[in-house]
Amino acid sequence: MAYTGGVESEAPWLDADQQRTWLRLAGLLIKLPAALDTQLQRDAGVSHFEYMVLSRLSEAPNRTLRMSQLAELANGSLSRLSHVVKRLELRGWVRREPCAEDGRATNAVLTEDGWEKVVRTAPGHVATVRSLVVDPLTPAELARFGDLVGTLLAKVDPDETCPGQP
Amino acid sequence: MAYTGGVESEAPWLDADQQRTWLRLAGLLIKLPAALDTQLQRDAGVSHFEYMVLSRLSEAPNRTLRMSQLAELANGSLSRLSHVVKRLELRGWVRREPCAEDGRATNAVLTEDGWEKVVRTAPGHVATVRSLVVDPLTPAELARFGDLVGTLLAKVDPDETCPGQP
DNA sequence: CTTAACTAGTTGAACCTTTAACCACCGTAC
DNA sequence: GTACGGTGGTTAAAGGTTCAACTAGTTAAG
Repeated sequence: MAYTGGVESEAPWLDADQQRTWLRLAGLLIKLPAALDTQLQRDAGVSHFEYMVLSRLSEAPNRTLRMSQLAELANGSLSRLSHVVKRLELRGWVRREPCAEDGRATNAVLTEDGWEKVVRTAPGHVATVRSLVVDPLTPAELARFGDLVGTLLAKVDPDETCPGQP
Repeated sequence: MAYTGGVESEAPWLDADQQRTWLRLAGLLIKLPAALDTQLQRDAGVSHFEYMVLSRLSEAPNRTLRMSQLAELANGSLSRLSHVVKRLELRGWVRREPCAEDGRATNAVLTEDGWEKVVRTAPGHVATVRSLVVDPLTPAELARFGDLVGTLLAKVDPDETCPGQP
């Protein structure tokens, strides 16, 4: 039973349609990241998070960002980023340098090798995003979907720290 | 630059709207599971995956499932499930017994304590799902959203191994 | 009935993420 | 100028997940 059982007075349970939607979303929440990771790991030897770090740096002015900005743009904690950047630095794709304006801050800089890594990796990743997210929906559906996702994201992440938010 | 740079001939890049939708979705893919984990961890001391395991067992006939079925229903690998069930067994919420029909198989069974754990935990979890997913959308929007998610899930997981699929 | 191939599940090691503690620096107030 | 709360970042330890190897049982073929 579970979702349909005995405590209706305290918490309203989900009806059949709501539960079906939620089960699907829960599935997508697991399976889509896994699919993206699989492609990137197989074709480029990087995780999705590592790719996001490189990609956000590649979009930044001077290919440079503060660690904390980068963490937000890549949707990760500062600690996680610190570990990941250490690995990316060992692979020669990122360099760290102290920030001149603020002695506490560290700038992460994409190296030339890192830039080339992004250029080589992006097409396969974009193709995957296309085939799994963009192409299965019509343009109108995709726009509608983007709006709905935006509504939910605003609820989950009210501070609007995510890129792409309204 | 990144998504808009130089290789248009090989891979079609995302236009501004597509990219915005994708960035939002990528944000939701990170933030929503994190929010659910936070609530469950704080209020019940279990991860979302552990809760899913308990919940799926609570819905099953005899509160019993084969490990491999349970792994599919909970959207996890068999190895992951095996580790998690070991922990849940130590906490007294699940019991493992060899399957009579097939000597290779193992049945996971929800104990009485496990059942009570689900009953105590479900209301808070459902309330969180409501507040983050169900309530922010109108019923019509939610239904539409469920359809769109279903379309994407069918693409990501063509074998329909997820619960709630069309 | 014996071998081969496959399925179900477990396990240990490697790896990644989180948590909490920590250092260094900035800004403000006294 | 110096004491103090707050910010930016790193790190070690703990905990969870994945990967690959392994055991045991089943099924099919010869």
